[in-house]
Amino acid sequence: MLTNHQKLANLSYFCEINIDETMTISSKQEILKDFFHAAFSVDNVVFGFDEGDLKVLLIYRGAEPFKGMWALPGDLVYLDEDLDVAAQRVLQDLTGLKNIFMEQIHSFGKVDRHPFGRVITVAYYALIKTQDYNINASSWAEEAKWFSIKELPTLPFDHLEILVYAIKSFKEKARRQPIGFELLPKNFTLTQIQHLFEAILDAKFDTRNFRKKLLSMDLLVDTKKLEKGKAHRPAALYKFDQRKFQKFQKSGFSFDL
Amino acid sequence: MLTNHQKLANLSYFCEINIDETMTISSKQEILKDFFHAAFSVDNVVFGFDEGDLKVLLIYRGAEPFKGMWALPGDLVYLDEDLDVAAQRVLQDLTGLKNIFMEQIHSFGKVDRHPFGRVITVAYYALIKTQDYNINASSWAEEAKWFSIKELPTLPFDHLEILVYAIKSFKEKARRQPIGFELLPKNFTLTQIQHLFEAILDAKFDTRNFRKKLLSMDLLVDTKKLEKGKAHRPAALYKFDQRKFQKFQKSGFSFDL
DNA sequence: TCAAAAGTGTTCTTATTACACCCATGG
DNA sequence: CCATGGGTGTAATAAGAACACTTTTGA
Repeated sequence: MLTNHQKLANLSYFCEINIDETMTISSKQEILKDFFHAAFSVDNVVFGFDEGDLKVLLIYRGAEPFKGMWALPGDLVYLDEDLDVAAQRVLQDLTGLKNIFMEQIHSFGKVDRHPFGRVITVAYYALIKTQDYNINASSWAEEAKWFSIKELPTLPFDHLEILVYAIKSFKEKARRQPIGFELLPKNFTLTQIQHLFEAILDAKFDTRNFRKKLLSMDLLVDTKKLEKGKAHRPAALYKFDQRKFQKFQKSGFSFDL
Repeated sequence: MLTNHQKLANLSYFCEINIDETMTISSKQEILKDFFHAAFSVDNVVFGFDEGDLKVLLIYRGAEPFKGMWALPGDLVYLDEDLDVAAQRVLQDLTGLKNIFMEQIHSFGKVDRHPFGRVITVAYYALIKTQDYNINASSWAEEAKWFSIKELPTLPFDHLEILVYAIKSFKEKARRQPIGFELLPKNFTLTQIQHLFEAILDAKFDTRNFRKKLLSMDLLVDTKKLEKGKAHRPAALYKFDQRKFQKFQKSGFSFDL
C-alpha cells in the first residue's frame, strides 16, 4: 500500500514514465503538483566593520509583505537560477553591490515563515570593506543602510533568527581562520585589527599578546606608512599578505587569546 | 520601471494586497505562479563506524528517477512540513530509523540537479551506533545497507557532491568538538576510539599521546570491565560521561595531534 | 605640558611532541 | 611459549597567559 507521496517517487514529471500501471498519467501529475508549489529565496547577511562596531547591511522594504520594515536583502530565486548566482543577483538588485562573493550559511524552512506560501530561504553571508563600496538601494528596496549589530530594528520574517545564526557562525569561523581581514581597509593599524577581533569575538585581548601572535603568523606586511592627523602617536599601517594567507588557510589557526 | 520579479514583491498571494494599481489581481497571481513551481527535498547522510571503517547508509532505489541505484535516503518535503521534521520522517520511512537527531549541513540547488523539475535539497547528517539499530528498508527503498566511504557505488543526482561535503564538514567538526563518540558502542576500548578518530580525520596518532590527551579531557569513565575473547591482553572498557561532555562543548577542544 | 593611544619584553605555566619497552591473554 | 595487540612515562620544546611602563604626536 503506497501513500501518495510514495507514488510520487514513481513518477517523472518530465519523462512521464508510467511505472504504476493502475494510475493514469494525469492523476500522477496531480500528486506531483502537490509538491511543486513551493518557492525559495535567498537572504544575505552582509557584514561590515566601522567605528569599532560590527555592522550588518539592511534594506528598507518598499514592497509587501512587511513593507516599511528594515530587513535582510533577500528575494525569491528564479526557477532557472542557481542558488549561489541568485544570492549575488539579489544583493546587486537591492543594494547595488556587485560581484560580492557570498558563502552559504544555513537554510531556514519553517512552514509559516512566509505569508505568500511555502518559501524556504537559504541564508548567505559576505564580508566587505565598508569604505570600498557605495551602497545604492534599488528595485523595491527604498533604502539600504548599515546597522550596528548592537542596535538592530525589529526584523520581519525569521530574519532575526537568520542574523543570530549568521553572527554565531561568523564568530566560530573567525576563531579558526584568519577571516575578518576582509572587513578592514587596505591599510590598517594593529589596533584596528585588535578592535575588529574584539568586536567579532566579543572578547578583550591583551595588546602585547595579541600583537605577538598576529605578527608571528607572518600574514601582515608593514607598509612603512604611518597614520596621520590623530592627536596621539601615529600608528604603523600594515597590509594583508594574500600569498601567505593561502598557505595559512590549510594549516588553520586559533584565536583563543 | 519594475520587472515582473519586482512586481511580485508587491503582491501577497494570500492577502491579495493591490499595490500596483495598474495590474489586476489575476495577473499578479500569474507572476507569482512562476515562482511557486519548485519543490524541495531532504537528503540524509547517516554515518556509522564498523570494522575500523567510516560507513554511510545508502538505500537501493525502487522508484524513478534513478531506480536501481544506491542513493542517500532522501525524499521530497511536504508543503506543510518543517524541514527538520521532514529529515527525520524521510529517514524513518526509508530505513526504519526512528527519532534520529539530524543536523543540517548545507543546501544544494543547481538548476538541473533533479529530473522532475526544480528541486533544491537540504542535506542533513547524523551519527549512529550501528550496533544499536536495525536497518529496515521500507517505502520505495528496496534495501538499505552500510557502505564504507572508501568503497562507494555510483550515486545518482548530486549525491556524491553532498556526501563529499558531509565528510568534509564532519571531519572539521570532529577536530573541534568531541564528536564521533556517538559512533561507538556504549562501552568501548581506547584503541577503538583511536581507530575511529584516525578513520574520521584520515590520520595516524601516537598511542601514548592520544590516550594522554583523551583521558586528560576527563570525558571517559572506566567501567572496570574488560574486553573478552581476544587472543591478546584484554583492553579496558570505557564509557562516555554525558554530563562532563556538556560542559566541554562550550570550552571547545582540538584534535590536532 | 598634557591627553591619548601606540608600542614593547620577560617570566611563568601549560600543552605538545617525540620516543621504546613490558604486559596479559588465547591458541 | 609465542603471537598479538594493550598499556605505560619522561624529557625537550613550543605556545599561551600575565603583567606595566615608555614613546610619539596634536592640541
